[in-house]
Amino acid sequence: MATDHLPTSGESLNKRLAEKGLRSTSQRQHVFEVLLSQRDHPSAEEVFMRAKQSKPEISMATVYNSLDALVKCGVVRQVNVDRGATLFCSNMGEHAHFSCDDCGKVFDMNLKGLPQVPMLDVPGEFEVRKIDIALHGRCTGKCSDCGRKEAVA
Amino acid sequence: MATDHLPTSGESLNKRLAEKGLRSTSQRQHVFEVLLSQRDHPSAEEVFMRAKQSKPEISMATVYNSLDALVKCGVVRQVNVDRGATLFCSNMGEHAHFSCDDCGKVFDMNLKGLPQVPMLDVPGEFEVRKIDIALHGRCTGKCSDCGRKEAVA
DNA sequence: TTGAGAATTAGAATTATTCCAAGTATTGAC
DNA sequence: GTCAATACTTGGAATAATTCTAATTCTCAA
Repeated sequence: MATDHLPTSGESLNKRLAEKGLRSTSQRQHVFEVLLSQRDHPSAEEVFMRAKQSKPEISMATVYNSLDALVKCGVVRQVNVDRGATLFCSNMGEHAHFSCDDCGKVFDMNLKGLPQVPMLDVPGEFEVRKIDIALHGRCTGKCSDCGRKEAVA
Repeated sequence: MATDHLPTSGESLNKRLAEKGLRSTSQRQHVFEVLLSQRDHPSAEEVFMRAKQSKPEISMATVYNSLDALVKCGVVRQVNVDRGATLFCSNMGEHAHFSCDDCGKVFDMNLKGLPQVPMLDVPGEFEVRKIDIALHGRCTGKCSDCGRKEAVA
């Protein structure tokens, strides 16, 4: 009751993959579904664990491969906020990412206006394809873990 | 003839460190000088190699520790653009980073207006401290390596 | 000058990601 | 539908990136 109205799922994924010369496989579909079914910001490792629940044979290498394919065909975003593992995000709407310095969680932030190139002073030789905006700070209150980065009792 | 007019070097570094309760050590100073003397975007590994040239005893762990200290006291920025190693940047002026999908190089891009929070739709609970803007695309022409990511002939 | 504790060191340990070779599945052509 | 070409998957090894550890050294405030 949540994912079927999304712009990209099921067979539209296949079309997207095909457009980039990538093949449609059950693994890629599954990884995509895993991402759509829980719209947070999992690492490859986390995606692997979730994917294995209903598809135990899947391998880590395939998860990486699938994530790469999904990013390449534009249905998933790759998120690099910190030194740790790269995260993945299935929200393809225009938004920025907020990373909490205390608890490490990542939240989506809406953008009022499109953060387009005009604001930027980009020389002609540079062809901009994507813009990533990452905010850092604290999510006081919002996040129940806040105020304790390593409060592992 | 290049670094001595910078806002942050020599003893002002010590002040910055002290403000954050961090100690001033020859290693931290040295790592900072290494970053100022070549204003590109080296990884920790690269900083380590450069630092060793004039301070062969320095260890990798110390380079990481020093980079962390410099970032913490606000004289160096940490740059996360891709899956690879974190990069470091000693340009503390307002700017965005452009990462070339082809050659992997990172360039500083000026910002016309300050890209401040107003543009963003940030709920009150979130306290924004830093904004990182990363551009992805191609630096056709500008970069001599462009068009060949792995042309290690 | 001295003591408390922060920082450094080398190297081990972890974590994150990529590579590899062999088997399997997808796709377009017939 | 069958087949060949080749992209994809797999498990595990290999590599890269970062953190941890224990012993020693250094910094700084009293």
